[in-house]
This record gives sequence, structure tokens and C-alpha cells, in this order.
Amino acid sequence: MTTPNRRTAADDTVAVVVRQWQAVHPGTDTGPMEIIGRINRCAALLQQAEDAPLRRAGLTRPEFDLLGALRRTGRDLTPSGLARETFSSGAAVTKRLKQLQERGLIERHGDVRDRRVAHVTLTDAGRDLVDSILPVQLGYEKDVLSGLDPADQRELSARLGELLRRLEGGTGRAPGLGPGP
Amino acid sequence: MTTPNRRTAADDTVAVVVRQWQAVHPGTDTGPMEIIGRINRCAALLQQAEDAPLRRAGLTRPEFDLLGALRRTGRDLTPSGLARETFSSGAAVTKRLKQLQERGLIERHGDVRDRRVAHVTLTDAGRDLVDSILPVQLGYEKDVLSGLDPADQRELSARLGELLRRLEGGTGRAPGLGPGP
DNA sequence: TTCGAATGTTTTTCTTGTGAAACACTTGCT
DNA sequence: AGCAAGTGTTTCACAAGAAAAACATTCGAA
Repeated sequence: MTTPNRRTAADDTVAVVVRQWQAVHPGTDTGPMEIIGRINRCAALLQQAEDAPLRRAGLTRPEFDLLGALRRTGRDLTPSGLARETFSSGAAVTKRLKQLQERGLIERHGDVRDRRVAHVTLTDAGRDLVDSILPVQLGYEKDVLSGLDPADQRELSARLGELLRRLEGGTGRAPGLGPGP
Repeated sequence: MTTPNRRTAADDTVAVVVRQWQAVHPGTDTGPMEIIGRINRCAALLQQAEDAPLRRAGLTRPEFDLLGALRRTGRDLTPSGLARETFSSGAAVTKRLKQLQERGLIERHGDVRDRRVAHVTLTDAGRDLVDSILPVQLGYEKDVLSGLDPADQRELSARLGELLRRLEGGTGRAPGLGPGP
């Protein structure tokens, strides 16, 4: 007698979950779960692992994402631009800016032409902080991925790119499940 | 002159971000970002898309995960078992149980032997709710993945499985970045 | 020019999750 | 038996984000 609901070295947690669903709803097509469940689980574990270096720097991940957006675009961004760039709500951005400003990592400058808009820039300290954290994150990521050989990595990257383009609606969005009008 | 920071039909958002980092830190190995950035972004978009059917059923995703854990294991679970199964904190589980119980989706029964522990079970309504939502989710997932041909899907699933096993520490955990003592 | 709609940002209110402490009970040692 | 340490669950105080409303300002049409 086998014990199908225990995890072994050859299993990941998703494999176990899929087997459990198969036992309850035999015949269901669980193929999608094996991909999407793994994407979700990988994302959760990766984020958890990468939060550690951020916490050491006194940052949350959304805060780091905000600073990173400023760093990588190279120019200043407005709050709404940052919201777009970091996929977060305007209210959340406002809160983060307030805290990051108090810590001297960013600055706000009012636009001269249009006094509704603010321009957010990194301070030197903010830029240095991002530049000191980024290599740590990339190093960890490289290490995690070193389990896959380079060809597999390219494969994975390409497949995920296809999936992502579809999800981002580059061509044809998911039918029948939109938020509605 | 090219405009490297705009997204085109052949790009996904991650490709744009990677190019921005390359412009700021030329020569950096951004390979890892192309995989891990895409995993994170796919996860975010998938969760957002799958939240819609749940909201229609009056559930949040963590609530559905909890009910799903009860459904797929087939047996009752204790609160701490549910916390383990859904990767969430005990306190969060307690709160969710309270609400789900008020809505008649789960029941709590005290253990006779050990009066500290509670056993959580799905009610008929809870079981029916899960069973009505699950096919919708799987249907959406199947549809999203239909952009990849079956061989690529198996590829993707296998690579993600390798990565996930590594992240879950099946063999060799990421060195040098643990939470520390 | 002046009013109304649109836009950019912030504030408010509410919900949810978390970590620490509290509570309830069991177990093993003496 | 009695008590200390351990375990399972819940409560509490607080931090963070979302949606909607409030503000401030610009822009276009009459």
C-alpha cells in the first residue's frame, strides 16, 4: 500500500496537492495546476527568501520595488508613474513615499508647470542603498537557478515569457473571465 | 535611434525592466531576473485573474485555499494543520475560520481526547462551494495555458518542479542567505 | 473670463495579516 | 499528587494596503 499524500524527496508540495485532488475528483485535468500551482509556490518562496536581505536594510519589498523603479528608469517619476511602474495603488505609493522621504531616501519636487504633480527622485543615499542590495538579490537568484543547466534556464525563461505575454494581454486576453464593465 | 524602454507586442514587462537595468548597470548578469521576474509577475497576474470568480462567490483567495485544503485532504484538519497546509500564520487561520463558520461553510468539533485541539470540517455547503468554484478556476487556467503547446507545457511543468524542489529544500538549501541565528 | 469636467495627489475608513502574549490543556518528572 | 515545561488555539495591538472621497489644480468650451 502506497501513501500518496506524503511528500518524498522526488516530490514538491504541488505534486502532493495534485495527487490529493486526483483522489477526490478522479479524472479531472490537473495539468494546469501543475504549472500554475508551481508558479505561485515558487513566487511565494522566492519572495520570502529575498525579503531577508531587504529587512536587514530596513526595507519592505514594496519599498524596494519603488526605489528600484526610480533607479532603473534613471529619471524622476511622479507618484502615479510609480504606481504604474510598481503595479500598486496610488494610496500605497503615497504612504511609501512619506516613509522613504522621512528616511532621506527620496525627495519630492513640485512641478513648476503643473502644480498638481510631484516629481520623485532618489537621493544619493537612496541610490546607494539600491545599488548595494541589488547584487545580493541577483546573487541569490543566480545561486537558486544554478540547479538548472543554462539550456534549461533559457527554456524556462522563454516559456514563461510566452505565458506572461499572454497574461499581459499582448494578444488575446483571457475570455469570459474579465472583471466586467 | 531605438527607444528601449517602451513595451512592444513582442515584449513583456519583464523584458523592459531588464533592459532598463542593463542601461543603468551595464554588464550585470540579468539572466536570473528574466526567470524570476517572470515568475513573480505571472503569479501576480494569475492571482488577480483568479480572484474574480472567488469574489463572485464572496470568498477571498486565502479563504478558498483553506476550504480547498479541507476538501482535497478529504479529512478534517486542526487549525495548526490548516496553517501548515495553507502556508499561513495560526492567527490568520483563526480569523478565517471564524468567518467561514459564521457563513456555515465549516464546523469546529473539539477533540475528545485532547481538549486543546479542534477539528475543522467542511459542511455540505462548504464542500459544494469548493466543488462549484474549482472547475471555473481550472477552466481559466487551461485556457491561459492553451497558448503553449502540450510539449512546452510539460517542459515548463518539469523545469518549475526542479526549481521548486530546490526552493523547498529537498536537497541543498540556498547557502549564505538564511534568516540567521 | 468663468464654469465644469478631468487629472494628480493625498486623506480617510475599513479590512486583513502578523508577532507576541495570553489562555487552556496535557505530559513527564519527582 | 503536584508542578514545570510544552503544545494547540485564540486574542490583542499594530502595520499595511485598497477603495472611495476629498483636495488642489489645470484645461477646454461657452
